[in-house]
Amino acid sequence: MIKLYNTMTRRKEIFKPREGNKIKMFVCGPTVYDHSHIGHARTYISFDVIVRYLKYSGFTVFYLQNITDLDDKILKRAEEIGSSPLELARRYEEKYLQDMKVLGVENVNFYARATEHIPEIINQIKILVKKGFAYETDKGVYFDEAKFKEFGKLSNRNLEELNVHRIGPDTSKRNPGDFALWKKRKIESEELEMVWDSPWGTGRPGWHIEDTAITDTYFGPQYDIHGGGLDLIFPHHEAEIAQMEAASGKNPMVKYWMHTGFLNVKGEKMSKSLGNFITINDLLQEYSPDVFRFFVLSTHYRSPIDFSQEILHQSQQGLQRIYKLIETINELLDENTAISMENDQEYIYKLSEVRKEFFEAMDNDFNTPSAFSTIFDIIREVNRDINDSNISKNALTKLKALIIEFGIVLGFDFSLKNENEQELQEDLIELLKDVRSKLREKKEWDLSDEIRSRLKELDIVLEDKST
RNA sequence: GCCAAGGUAGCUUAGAGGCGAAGCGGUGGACUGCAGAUCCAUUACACGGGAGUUCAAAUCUCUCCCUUGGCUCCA
Repeated sequence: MIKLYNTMTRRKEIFKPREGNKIKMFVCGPTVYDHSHIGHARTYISFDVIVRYLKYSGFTVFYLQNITDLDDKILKRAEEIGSSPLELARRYEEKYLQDMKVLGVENVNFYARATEHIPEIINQIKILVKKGFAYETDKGVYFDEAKFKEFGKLSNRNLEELNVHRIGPDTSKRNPGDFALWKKRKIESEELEMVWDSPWGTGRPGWHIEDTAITDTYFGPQYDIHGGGLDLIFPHHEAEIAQMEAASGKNPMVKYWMHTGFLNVKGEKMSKSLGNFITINDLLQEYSPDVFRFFVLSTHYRSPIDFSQEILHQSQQGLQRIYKLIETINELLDENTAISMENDQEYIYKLSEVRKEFFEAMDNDFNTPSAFSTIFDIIREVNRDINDSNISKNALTKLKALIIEFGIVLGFDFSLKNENEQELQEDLIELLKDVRSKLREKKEWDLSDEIRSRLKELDIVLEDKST
């Protein structure tokens, strides 16, 4: 039984899809005008694991994500660098998809581009106008917040509050907080790209409408999970609720709202002006994707997470512990080591307990830190028994399988398969190791140490066994 | 000002009324020709301050202090 925290009710709820075991899930995708940063990575890795676990738990998940490829930021950026907006958008979309692939985010079933859903967007706006929730001005078409009584229910705000702190409100709007559904083209300044014809003249959609048009297209007016970063709660998700529920007359649009916490850099929000903006590219120069994934999953998805070199290093060390154990097990299974079978039955039972704890942690709002905690608990125990030669090969095999299984759920490959391209390199290392062991037989320590230290310069670490 | 999320051992994080955690790091030891990994011990009678509820509070209530974020685009 999975419990998840619903931002709408501000509490954990028992998860039950609207229909059977089918889940319709939508997560807000990026605006493709620049490289994706590690904050994006945090969010999408979190949802990747959530989807992995939902699937693992027997649900069928359709995971939909939008790509915002029409937006003021894209136009601005395109102008700056003298590129076509659409080309720019496609370029960064491709980059985003590459980044996600490298990070092991691979569960999105469909990426829906905003520009490919213009008719659906126009149609939704038409409905809102017809039902009296939207009105046209000479600047565009706006959603009338005052008409939607429940506006603010997700972010826990009311209209008075929302209207207080807006400086210099646009007087052509009925309420200061009314947001654009359709922006009319400003004749002089704008390019001809990224404008479309509509009943309200040429122009382009507002920010919020693409998501509801897309979800309505593929899911209908009601679906199970909507996710995104914490910063999207207001105004973006609030606006989505207003649009969709007003248009369809059905409530609620979404059964469960899930939001990921921020990634900060040294306690501060990441921003270009502070100079602490780190792209996924930058990150991968120094750390492998799985170290970053481990770093992300070491904190609960809703908590803020602080990024620094030191913490990444800690993550690297922690993750190594898991890989080391698998490596040790592989060696033990390969060798003709005599290991005791005494507590075999006890182990089988123990492993089933570990599995249970792992799933309890994940069931509890996808508590990955707690899940890792159970993994480390068993690792410590097993290491002790390996040291004491008090474990059977059967138990080791089962343990290895279990950890690999956990890895699949969390998005790691703990199986350490030999890649073809690595084979030669590995053979060469074997050769050096052989030579070195002969030197060691002859107690040629200087030379054997030199081999070890020079391999270390190449990031290849040899660890001698005590025999 | 309003709304949110937080303050748990040196660092990073779980937990959410009673049996007190995990990782990283430090120190000492076992094992090693050395190093590393691993194990053991220790750092560690940890839960921001103060009141209250309770047989029992990191956990609930109140209050105060501090941090971060949102209220304009943002994952």
